[in-house]
Amino acid sequence: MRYSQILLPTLKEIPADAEVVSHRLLLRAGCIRKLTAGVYTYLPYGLAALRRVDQIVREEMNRAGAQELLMPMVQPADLWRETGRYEKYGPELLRFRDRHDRESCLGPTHEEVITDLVRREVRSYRDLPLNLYQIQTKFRDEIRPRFGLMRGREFVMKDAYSFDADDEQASRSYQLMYDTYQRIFHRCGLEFRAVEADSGTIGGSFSHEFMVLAKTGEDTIVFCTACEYAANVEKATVRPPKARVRPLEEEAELDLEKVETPGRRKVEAVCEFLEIKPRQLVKTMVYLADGLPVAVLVRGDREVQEVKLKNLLGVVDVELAADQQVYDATGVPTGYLGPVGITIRVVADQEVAAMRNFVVGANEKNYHLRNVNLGRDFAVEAVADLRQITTEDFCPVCGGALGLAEGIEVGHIFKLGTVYSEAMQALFQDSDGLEKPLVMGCYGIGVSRIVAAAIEQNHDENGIIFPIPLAPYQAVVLNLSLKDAEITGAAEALYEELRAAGLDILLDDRDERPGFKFKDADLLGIPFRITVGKRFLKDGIVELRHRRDGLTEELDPAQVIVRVRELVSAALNQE
RNA sequence: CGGGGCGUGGCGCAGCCUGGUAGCGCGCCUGCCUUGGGAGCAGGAAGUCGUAGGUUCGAAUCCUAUCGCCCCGACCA
Repeated sequence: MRYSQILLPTLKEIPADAEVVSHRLLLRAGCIRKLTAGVYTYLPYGLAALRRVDQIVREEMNRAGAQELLMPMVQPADLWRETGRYEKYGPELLRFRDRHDRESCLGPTHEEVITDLVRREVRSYRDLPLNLYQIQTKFRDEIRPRFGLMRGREFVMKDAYSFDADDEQASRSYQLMYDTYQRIFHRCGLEFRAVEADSGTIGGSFSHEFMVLAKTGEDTIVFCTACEYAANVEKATVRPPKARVRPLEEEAELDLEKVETPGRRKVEAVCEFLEIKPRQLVKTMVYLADGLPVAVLVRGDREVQEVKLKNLLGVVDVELAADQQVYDATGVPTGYLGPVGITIRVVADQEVAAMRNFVVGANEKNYHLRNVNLGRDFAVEAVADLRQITTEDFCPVCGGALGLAEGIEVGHIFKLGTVYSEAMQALFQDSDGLEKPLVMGCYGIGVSRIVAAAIEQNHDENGIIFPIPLAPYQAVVLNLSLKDAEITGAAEALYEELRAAGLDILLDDRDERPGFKFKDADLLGIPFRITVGKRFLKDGIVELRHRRDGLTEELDPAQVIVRVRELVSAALNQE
């Protein structure tokens, strides 16, 4: 393309509203413009990058035997009622009524639609396995959209759904997608990690997330330094403590004691006052689980992992109760809550069950209890792994040391089992003649988020550094003097010949000063820059500069064509 | 949802407190000049000051309502 003819509005100034680097650079490099909160227009250059990603995704999905289709964005509420998700999904699901007052919603995901399709069209095990996917715009009415393409309300997603005859076949489909995702993210030039994940509102039994490692990531992952184990912290299981097996004489249960702790509400203050460590205290957190209060007990220095709590309770939503809500539910001000004599449901982290003679709130203002013991002084409804893992914990698989990292979730795969097919009666006839529910899996990739994640991982102070497979143009040819016929002729010839060689090339034929063109070329992140200027007049030489490392080579035009082809194909073919 | 902030030519902002002429930088248009890291000079176009209502002789400015956008938080007792 000729720069003089395309809409590529680059910005010198840093947009005030953009917080993260990918958002700033996407705006500055003329890739996107905001229409309204969390909703963006992709300009030609940004769309070209997006197309690179979805082409890679498409090629790899097809290679894996998946078939592309396209489903509607507008979906009838009744379909969602069949799975109960019309009620369960929450405000992220944008609902509306059409002119006939029929309830509808904008698809945030497509399990219902695909299951409906397949239950109508697939009758026999002979049609299986089946994997269908689409690349389409999704809408999720996020609480707080932010960071440009990283968390938009409208975004482009690839979603795939597999249908199998039995669990074993479904596991193979899952593994095939796992491998395919590895290939996709690798081909996109991303540094990423597959981690075990919680299955969230999509439901199902087993799941992995693919995380691009970047400081701006909104997710935290934990990984083992010794083995291959890696998981989202929401999911990571904490090894149960062994403390309870210590001999009783060392840890004899002492007499319960009520102590005055005037004004000491925070763990730290109570510990300081009673001269104990946070690990000798149990804090009582009140959550509203689908609106109903539940007390959660964790050691004083631990944090409740809300996703684990949600899963234990089997509810859609948990949120920490506000002070007033706590008081309404228990009659006790926050800071003095405890499990002894409390009237609401109580669950405990497994670690609490291993503790002896700990401190809790007395359920009375300005008092705590000492030497409290689970079993003797109070009972709980359930003991489970409810706290967030820390780097003090050990790998649940091999016992090795753990590390934490931030990541951007770009892919998520789920083994769904038969939750949807049973709810929606998606059945097939197996070889034994019996009707059985289809065994499903679903697999998502945030296509637009990949563009943002790639920039988060590949940029410098001058702009984007696109990985070659994602670059809209592999090279830019700078004509530094439009007025000079010889330079212009050489630049034009290079442009034509590089295109003839099958490359996507941008020719900067704008009537601008050289500095301007250099700055834009850097900002746009085009991997290779070919400068035709004075050196060409003097020695017939052009400059080839590598965006990533600034390496420059001086070559004649014929050599440059060979060299760029070589560099590009090397980058695209390494797998 | 809670808290904070912001809406003024295309973009970034000043002006508002203390009502009276709407200003700056970038960009855009014309010309000259310049041409290897976002030049310079001269001239020019472009804003119902988010919207609605109110106060006033007079409102970007004061009051009320409303819409939109951004940021932070969402409580570890």
